[in-house]
Amino acid sequence: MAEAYATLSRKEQVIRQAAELFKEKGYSASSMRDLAQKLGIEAASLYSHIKSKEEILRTLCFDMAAEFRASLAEVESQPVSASEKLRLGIIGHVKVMSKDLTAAAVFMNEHRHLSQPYLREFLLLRINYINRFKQFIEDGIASGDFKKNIDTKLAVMTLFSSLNWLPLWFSPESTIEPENLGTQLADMLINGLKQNA
Amino acid sequence: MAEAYATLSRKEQVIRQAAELFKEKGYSASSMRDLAQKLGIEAASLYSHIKSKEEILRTLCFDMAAEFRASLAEVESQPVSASEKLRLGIIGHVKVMSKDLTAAAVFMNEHRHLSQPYLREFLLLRINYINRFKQFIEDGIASGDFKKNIDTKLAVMTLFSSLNWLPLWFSPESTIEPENLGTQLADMLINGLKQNA
DNA sequence: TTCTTCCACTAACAGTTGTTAGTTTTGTTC
DNA sequence: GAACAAAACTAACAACTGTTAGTGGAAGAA
Repeated sequence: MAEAYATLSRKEQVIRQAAELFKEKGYSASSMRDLAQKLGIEAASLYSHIKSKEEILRTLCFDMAAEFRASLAEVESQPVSASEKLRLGIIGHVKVMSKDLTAAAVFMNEHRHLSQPYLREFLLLRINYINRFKQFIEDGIASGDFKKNIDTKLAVMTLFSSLNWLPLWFSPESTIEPENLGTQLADMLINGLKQNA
Repeated sequence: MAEAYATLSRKEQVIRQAAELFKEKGYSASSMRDLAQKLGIEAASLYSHIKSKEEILRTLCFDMAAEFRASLAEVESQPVSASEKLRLGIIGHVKVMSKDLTAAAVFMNEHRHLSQPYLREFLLLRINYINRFKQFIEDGIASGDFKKNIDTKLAVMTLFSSLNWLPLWFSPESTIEPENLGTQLADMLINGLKQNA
């Protein structure tokens, strides 16, 4: 099973296997001995590659965060309407998650086990990211693209709830491509299920 | 702090405090000594009231599940259109969660720590619940209420993602009432954000 | 008073946790 | 073959885990 990661450095292999373990059992319920077993080594041997269990979690969480930020920055730089930016932002978010669904699942579900000050830093990054999506929605309301009476906080939290659960149920064997998936998701959230009269 | 629950039996107090702890730190990261401390007693004393740590989780998860099922059954019995059933189902789901946001958070986030055969039973209940919502969407498409080209699996998972994250960010101090919240959420998912031309 | 129910206590268990120190094996490069 | 770095090993640590056994006190009913 480790052969699939043969080209990765040993440290990267450790982190990848840890991501799978954390996703499956949760960070706290995953022991270093579990992780070692997945790699076919002793628990103590892990410390030749990583400093601590939490360092793995930090790497996973902050690497994902950086990818999300880069994706959003690119969208913001484009000369399109707010509603189109929202659409592109959603597609970008889905694309980033699709590149590593396992890490994405850990990112969203296990970040709370970070200790301070990393947890605080992580949450600040996240609130910033969310607020920039919220801005798209507010701009879209101001321009008349979106309905006037929308509760923007509710809207943006609903949006992220949908996006963030995706890694938990979406299987990579699915035939649907990330781009297509993102497009459908964006359409659903922006246009709704209802047939336009 | 335990005074707020003064009218509850001691066992109910234990379960309530456990729910808060599990929500905050997660099931695995919560120790029985943590829980005992919240109640001002020793860890061993907890076992006068409960059989095991997992029994608490089971109680929380299956009690919530029963409430969700009851809510859905009522909706299904009503003589209304599929799209209206979907709307009422969403509102009902939000109402049930709002009655106990803490238990709802544990229900959605920590159920995976149930051991067999309880986990299997829980997942069966959940898939059944989800499929009944999926049926609303399929019926809505068949009747022409909803768009023809909807991916129903994607739609229903998006729906539940939105609903299930609610307990994590929605604060009970909010002025918005459950009924209103449910209505807004249903409107957003069914009609979308976009202004109808 | 005595009996019973509830609820707490102390003491201890066997197993698991993340991590360390120091050592040895393995594979590559000179 | 010597030297070197990478990566594994054994042994052990202190702390923490859920849980059991047995005990005692307090409140209400008989």
